[in-house]
Amino acid sequence: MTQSPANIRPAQTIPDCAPHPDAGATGHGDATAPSEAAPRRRLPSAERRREFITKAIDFFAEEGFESSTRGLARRLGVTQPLLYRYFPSKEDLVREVYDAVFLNRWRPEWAEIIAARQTPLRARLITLYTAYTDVIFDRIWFRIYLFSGLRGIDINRQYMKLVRERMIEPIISEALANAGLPARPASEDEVEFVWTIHSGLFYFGARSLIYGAPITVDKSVVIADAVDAMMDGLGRKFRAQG
Amino acid sequence: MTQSPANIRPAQTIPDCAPHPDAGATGHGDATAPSEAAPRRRLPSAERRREFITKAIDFFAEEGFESSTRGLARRLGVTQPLLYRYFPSKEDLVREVYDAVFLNRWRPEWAEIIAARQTPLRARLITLYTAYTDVIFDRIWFRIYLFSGLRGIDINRQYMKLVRERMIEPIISEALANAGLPARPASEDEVEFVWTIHSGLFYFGARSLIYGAPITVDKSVVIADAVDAMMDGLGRKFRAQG
DNA sequence: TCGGTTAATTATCAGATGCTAAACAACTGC
DNA sequence: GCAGTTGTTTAGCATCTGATAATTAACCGA
Repeated sequence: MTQSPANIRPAQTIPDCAPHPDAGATGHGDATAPSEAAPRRRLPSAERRREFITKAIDFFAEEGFESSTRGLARRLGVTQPLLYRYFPSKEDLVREVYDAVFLNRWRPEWAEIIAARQTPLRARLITLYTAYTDVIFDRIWFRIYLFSGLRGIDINRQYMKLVRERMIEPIISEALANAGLPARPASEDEVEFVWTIHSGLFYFGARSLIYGAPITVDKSVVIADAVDAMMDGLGRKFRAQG
Repeated sequence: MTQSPANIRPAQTIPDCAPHPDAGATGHGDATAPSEAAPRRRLPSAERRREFITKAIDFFAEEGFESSTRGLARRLGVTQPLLYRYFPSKEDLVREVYDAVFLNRWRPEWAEIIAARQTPLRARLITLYTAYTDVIFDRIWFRIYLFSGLRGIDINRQYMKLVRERMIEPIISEALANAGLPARPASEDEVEFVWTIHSGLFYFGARSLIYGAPITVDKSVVIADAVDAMMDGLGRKFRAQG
């Protein structure tokens, strides 16, 4: 059913690969060759694999996940079929990129910062968001995050769940304790309010790193103002609810 | 220099187009034909053009700008070459999509809402953000915005400039007046603070429309809390600066 | 109703894309 | 130094892609 009306196939196609890259003057303009006269580098399998993932992160972050494996191979300085020795398909490579970016960057100590009650809450929140933004305010991170979100990848939802459970909700717990109120689960609108401020900071990074907005204000000032707004807002909501 | 090493070209390629679509049982599985047995519809040029742009917005919003013109044509129920009768290139079509989404959705009356001093500032801000989010909390809008941002299109910067000049800065002016302070240009960190809250609301929409977060809190509650935080935060900053 | 205008289709091109199979070559153990 | 292993390249297929030239057919006015 899905077959083409004609089974005739091209008698000859233009070669996909470059000749062996040790001729001085090539100038063939091929898209797959490891750039000009590169000697064949032979690496241990595990090491090569790691290198592929690391550089694939940068590549896909800049070019988007629709970009070609040939482009990636060129950037890696290897031929394109080599990628398929390490990853069964492009989609598998992409999945490994997601994992490397999201899961490996989460720092368990962020939870400890929030819970350290010997420090005043405001200082804790400032420390937390300073540490957090030190990690995620990174062009690569943002681009992978946004690309994967648009692709509808589930990893974004997983990541947001992580943020909610390990940051948003603990912050509300601490704010309750700070206000001398008994512990209880956060209400949905408290969660949304903290999300709003949190996202405001997120987007502060995106504005500068993705959209290239000319930002002159120091990150520390923006964080301090956001934390103040977060604490005041939660305090107001606690009072309103009684 | 960029030419391929071989000038040999395929003797025959598989046809790109479907046969005339009035045969009952086609089943050829072609990618370009206006779907099954569609009669040739002949529209006035201007009308067809408008239809193309409108549907291209939906298409690119879902599939991304890397998607094929053939896919778009299929969705439109026309053949792919017809697109090129209306737009010189895919990139030209894409540019028209940007304009339609961003420039045509801006409402001049938003500025009037902010400036209407007979109404209390808090109420004005709530009205403003209700009206604003009524327009931009739209899956298509968000996706086009994020896709174009990742593509590095200048239109995002233009849009952010619009937001800053017509929303952020006017809000600060009104907050100054509201606090009984003399008019003056907004400082950069006041601007960043209002941006933070504004972006928090933006991201509230994105979380639900792009990332499919299960949100139970009503938009009006989130807006009210954000506006309170914005006013309190600005008040605090005014006091701090003296 | 007939002929001109032009919207729309058909048939292609030339290059890019994901992926595979076979050949090659660098390293290892003997 | 030789053979086996395995990392890497060459060559290629089938399909998809943006874009063009030639052809067909729907509509309008005379």
